[in-house]
Amino acid sequence: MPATHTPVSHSFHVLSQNDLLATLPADELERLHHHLELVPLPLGEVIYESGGKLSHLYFPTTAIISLLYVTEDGASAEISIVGNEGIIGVAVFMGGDTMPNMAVVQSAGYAYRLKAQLLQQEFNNSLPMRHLLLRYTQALLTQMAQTAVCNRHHSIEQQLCRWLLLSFDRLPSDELIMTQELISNMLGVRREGITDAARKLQSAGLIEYHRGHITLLDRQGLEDNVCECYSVVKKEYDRLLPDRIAT
Amino acid sequence: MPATHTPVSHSFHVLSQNDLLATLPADELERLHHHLELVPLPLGEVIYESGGKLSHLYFPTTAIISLLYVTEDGASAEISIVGNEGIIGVAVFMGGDTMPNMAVVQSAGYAYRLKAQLLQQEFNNSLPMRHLLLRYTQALLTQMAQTAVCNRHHSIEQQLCRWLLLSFDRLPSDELIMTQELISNMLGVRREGITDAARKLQSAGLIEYHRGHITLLDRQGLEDNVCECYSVVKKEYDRLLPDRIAT
DNA sequence: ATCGGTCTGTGTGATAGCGCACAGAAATGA
DNA sequence: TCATTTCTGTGCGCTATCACACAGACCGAT
Repeated sequence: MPATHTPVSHSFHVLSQNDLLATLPADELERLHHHLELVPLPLGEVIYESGGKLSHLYFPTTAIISLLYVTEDGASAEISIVGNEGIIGVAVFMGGDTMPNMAVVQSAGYAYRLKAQLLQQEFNNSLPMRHLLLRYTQALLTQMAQTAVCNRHHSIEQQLCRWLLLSFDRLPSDELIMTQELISNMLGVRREGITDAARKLQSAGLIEYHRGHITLLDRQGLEDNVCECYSVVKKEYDRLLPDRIAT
Repeated sequence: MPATHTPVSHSFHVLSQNDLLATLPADELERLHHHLELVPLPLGEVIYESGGKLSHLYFPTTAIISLLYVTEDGASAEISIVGNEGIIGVAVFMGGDTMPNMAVVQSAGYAYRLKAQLLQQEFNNSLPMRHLLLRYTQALLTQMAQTAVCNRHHSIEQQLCRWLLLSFDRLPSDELIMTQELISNMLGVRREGITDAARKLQSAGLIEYHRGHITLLDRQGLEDNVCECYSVVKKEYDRLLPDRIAT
């Protein structure tokens, strides 16, 4: 696990590693960036619990976070994935403060964080900020909706493809540190189901995996195997959150 | 189908049949109510298509609307249910204008509608309105998330109980006009699956049905059979949207 | 009174995914 | 180096759900 707990310096340059921050107007970012704190997020860290209040919101840069719901009998299901395109903690500006799911770090990395109260002020006072966050929330809404559809109608193999593509889209590299056991928790299926599906994908030369390391070999191949859910979600993100304004 | 297409008079009294409208401060409602138009919504009417722009937003009073996603190969899945507790068309104030799902009338009735542009103005200018709509949207988010969980982990019978309870919560009466075929489309399962589950519920004395008419007999019984998803969603609505301020 | 359409019940396989059990291989740590 | 833990592969029976096919019951319209 590369994440250390030593403080890390940052600049406008690395701020732009999070798409939402990168899209903000310069004066807005100027106002915020002294309050932004770059923090390492180790694998498995819980950012918020079900029903737990958030002290900070997180803008991931290299980390990936999963929103998970855990049922009473211990089963789990991933509701959505959030990476450097988004933000963790929409409940703060939506006004509900908490949500009945939890946020867990799925892939270690970094995120900028901002005090909840501060972001709420910005949300109320700045129109560009509000528009940006609401459009992001709508994209999140679509991701959740499509997760429901996918859970209903598509095979484990298709869902695995979707999950891998969504994850690799949010990663700076082609390697993902993730055991089949963990993936099965995310998708809410058996570990053996993931083993089967992953083996097929490996035989087909689309990915390579080895004891918790998954390497992307053929993105197009995955896209050929995935269900429509992936592109529906991706198109919605692209439409609602067009490319960052400045580099 | 009782809905006619003749205009219907309305007053503050009936406005309060929609919880969101009822929760608005008096001066806000005063400003809006001349622009609100009561319209009948017949069963099966499509309020918006996937990707379609909305000219109006709808505040259901007695109607129930389903948000549905239809897959490329014609299968469908309900994303959420909206009745007199909510509004149709969140994409308008969230800023995305359209969504990749469709809204269909699941149970005939009435709704107030408001020009999209007008509501967008109110949303931008009125803090109470904004807070209210955003809190509602967060509740909707939870409903979608829980639909994903339920699709993953719970049996058809449990899901039918959830669906019936969510529907009856939004209906003024104990009777629902709905064939098993239609329910199966909503839940994204086979009609035979609904037949089996519904027969069990009828044998247990929880409901009574007959050629497209379903009567609620034992609400507590349904609640005893339903999965946790129902109460998770219900509690979230109650928490985020406390009882209307005035009657 | 009858006919045609709609709604529900039922049967018979097929299949995807589950639960469990265990084995071997690879990493880890003492 | 050896023991332990972690990760992946595999087999087997089980169940829920699916796909398809068809029958009977009910309803409304002519």
